[in-house]
Amino acid sequence: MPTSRSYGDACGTARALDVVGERWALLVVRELLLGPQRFTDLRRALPAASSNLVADRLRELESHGVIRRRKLPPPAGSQVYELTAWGRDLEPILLALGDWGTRGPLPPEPSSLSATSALLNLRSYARPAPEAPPATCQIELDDRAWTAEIAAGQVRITPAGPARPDASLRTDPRTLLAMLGNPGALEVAISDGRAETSGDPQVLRVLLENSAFPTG
Amino acid sequence: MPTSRSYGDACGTARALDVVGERWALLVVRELLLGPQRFTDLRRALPAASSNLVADRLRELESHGVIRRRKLPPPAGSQVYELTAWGRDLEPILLALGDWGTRGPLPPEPSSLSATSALLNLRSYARPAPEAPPATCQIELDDRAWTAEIAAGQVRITPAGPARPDASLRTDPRTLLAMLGNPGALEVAISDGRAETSGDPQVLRVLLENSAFPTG
DNA sequence: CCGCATCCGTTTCGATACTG
DNA sequence: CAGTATCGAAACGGATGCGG
Repeated sequence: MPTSRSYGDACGTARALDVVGERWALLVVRELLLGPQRFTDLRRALPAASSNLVADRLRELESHGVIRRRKLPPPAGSQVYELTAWGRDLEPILLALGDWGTRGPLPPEPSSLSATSALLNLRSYARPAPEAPPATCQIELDDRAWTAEIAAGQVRITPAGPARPDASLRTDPRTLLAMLGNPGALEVAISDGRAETSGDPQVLRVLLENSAFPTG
Repeated sequence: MPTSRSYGDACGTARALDVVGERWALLVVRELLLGPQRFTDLRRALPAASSNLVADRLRELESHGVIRRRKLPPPAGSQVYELTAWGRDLEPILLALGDWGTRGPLPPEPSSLSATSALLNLRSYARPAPEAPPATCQIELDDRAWTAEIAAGQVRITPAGPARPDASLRTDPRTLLAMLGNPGALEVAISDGRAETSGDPQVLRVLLENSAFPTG
């Protein structure tokens, strides 16, 4: 049964927290920032959240107008969840909250790293040379594939792999994050077996070098 | 006993939510945005939160480095809670979240409005004429007093009333909010008995007119 | 397999009462 | 004033079930 607990405060902050303040709600929104996702994708992205929790949060977020349930056109036929325009407005807030969290004096505990989180950081902090030619790269993390399009010094990330990428990279979220702003980490990861690549190596170099990722 | 539940995700957003994602945590932070507060002040500002909850959240926020407990110098002798530098970094995020919440399609339920919230909105959206002379105004809401300093088109708000304000306004949070960008609402509120003023009426007019508060 | 719903033990919340 | 103690209610988290 979905949560219906309110702070009873007309303040905008309290009303926002009535909508996205429940446990896991903002992480569900984060998972949808890169594009629509199916229920099972969300469960795999948030393995620590139980299935009923995810179902409850999706219902609440939908009823509050943050996300929307959509039926994919045949032959896919399956259902996906996607952000509404209002839900997408949370993106800068979530990114700011993420930056705030990484600046904190918390001990860097050993824990997992979500693929979406790594990709959001890649998109935020990658600084591909603006003069580099546009390119398309497939990134596989946690057995799921995304497309990174490099153009005009920007990176766009969308779900699902492209038909014919210029380059391809398979690794884990933490290793990907470690590569940001760390030229050479890619080669090390490949020789360690933590990463595999194919296609044009130069494309990956453009994507990963020159990042503005805050180190330490 | 304080909560010690983690999302187990190294993502910055998840780590931020480990710190300020518990129920009431962000509202406690919001109450401290305008300055240090005593335990009792926080309880009065958040009447729907039970005392043990407030105590738990303060302990957690302190142990995570968001707030700090400070002993006031004699003769006050009492204890106050204040934001650390890291905690103050949450201010733009909280303001953005508040804006997001007010933009939502939620029905405007009848509920209370926190004094801090009204004052944060006043500070954010007041557009006092830059050429107006600097002035100091006392604002009393919910039996507590704040100081609003008007200077150079900006408004600064601090706890506690000034010794000799140029003007004084006593009302309730919702009425104050309704006055923003609503010239004439002040007079109506006064004749309704929902507001009382003293001192230079022009100072209050400068403070409340020309606001950029989003209406509707 | 996907998309949940149900059951159940544990944790947290929220209200009231109480103490230094 | 500044919290702590207690307790019933609700939410969480994990396991399992079940129709499509």
